[in-house]
Amino acid sequence: MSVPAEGPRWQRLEHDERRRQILHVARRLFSERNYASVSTAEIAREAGIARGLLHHYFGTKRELYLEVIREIVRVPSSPVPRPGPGRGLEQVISEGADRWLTLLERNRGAWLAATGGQGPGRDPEVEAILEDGREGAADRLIAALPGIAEPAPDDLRALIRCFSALAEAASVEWLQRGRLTRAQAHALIVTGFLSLVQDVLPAVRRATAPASSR
Amino acid sequence: MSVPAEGPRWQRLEHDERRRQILHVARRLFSERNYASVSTAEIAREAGIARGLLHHYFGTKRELYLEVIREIVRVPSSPVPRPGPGRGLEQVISEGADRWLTLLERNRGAWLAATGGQGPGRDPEVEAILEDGREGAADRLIAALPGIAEPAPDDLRALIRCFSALAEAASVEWLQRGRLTRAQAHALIVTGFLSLVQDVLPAVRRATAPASSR
DNA sequence: CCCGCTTGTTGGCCGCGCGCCAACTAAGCC
DNA sequence: GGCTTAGTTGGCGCGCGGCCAACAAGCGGG
Repeated sequence: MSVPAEGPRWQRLEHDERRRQILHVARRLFSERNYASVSTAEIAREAGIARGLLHHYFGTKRELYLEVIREIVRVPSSPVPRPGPGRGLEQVISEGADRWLTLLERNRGAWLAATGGQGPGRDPEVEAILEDGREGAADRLIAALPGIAEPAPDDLRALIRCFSALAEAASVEWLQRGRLTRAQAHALIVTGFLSLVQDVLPAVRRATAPASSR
Repeated sequence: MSVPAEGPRWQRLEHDERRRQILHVARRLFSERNYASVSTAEIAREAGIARGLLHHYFGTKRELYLEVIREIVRVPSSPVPRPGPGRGLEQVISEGADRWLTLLERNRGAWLAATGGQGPGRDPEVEAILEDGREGAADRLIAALPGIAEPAPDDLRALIRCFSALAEAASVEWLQRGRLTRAQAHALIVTGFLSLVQDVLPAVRRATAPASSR
């Protein structure tokens, strides 16, 4: 009836290219809506492919989601500047906090989505991916600390992890709730870090051996 | 064949009683596993009722879940002891931290699930419920602070919120990762709070008016 | 004491979304 | 140009949640 319109009905892409395309669409959808309300059918439709192809590439909707999370987490990978032996610790942390806040300002949507635990949540795998990212950040922070033993003892790692939580909370207060200005969030992060390392860490170590002294 | 076993095939309960029973079972299941992997059929089976009854009482699986979250959040409503004008601030906070940690120890599963954002995630409603709980905790903490203006300025609320994040992170390090002992977590929370109020808060306020002084 | 009413409760129907697989075909190669 | 490879399609099956009409347990009036 109409023009025959010869030519292939669909295009055949390179494996990696198709994979990246699907991942791109999925990332966009998962960023604007939560896991449950995004269907594989919708992802396929938006990507212009059949639903079964998702399974071929990622096996499971869940697997696809994990891949998206990994991609998002991979982004903020340089919040801490060079160790800087010459500059003071405060200076280093201050610059690191600046970079961190700027990074968040740029990736606002993606970051809020990722840290908000948008997925099935409390899922060991999702948690592991996010934790990997945070542990990496902690490693980079610890590397900036002068005079710290290499193996990085558990209590220090835990403390840094608590600091990360503090910094994230301060960022949320700034970006989302608006109860802090950027300058205030910056001050909170910097002085918070210094207080944690100088005052809190010794107290934690004092609590290690002795039972509750009360 | 067997004894006729006369009598009703099922028991008819008071509205509130049945509701509490279902809620109890749901809370247990949602605490041990995440939202998606708990089916309404399983909840009904464990509660010894028909699946349709869930809908009668809660309308939706999601609604039931929200109710569970509300219940869980409502529990930790007295982590902070009396303001205690006689006792020192440190003493008050120390006792509060103790109660908090004991509470978590008991409700371990449920708390980890709730704070982990186990549900559909980044859901405005779930987030709102959890935030209400945290804001309430912040209010109670602020009430324990001596010499604080009543309206509780934004920067203080934000700081307390950051402290909550710190305390939660320390709790996770203790309960889940095992990188802190209970005594260490306790010390971290107490000295962390004191440092935040005494050192960090002034710094944040200093950052309010002037531009970045660096 | 029995009947009828209220309402807590049941069981099943329906649609949707995901996992999976066999057939199809676009693109490369001899 | 036919053969081979593997990217792609379309549909089947199942499980799960939303929903509803019928059923019955317990209570109160006659």
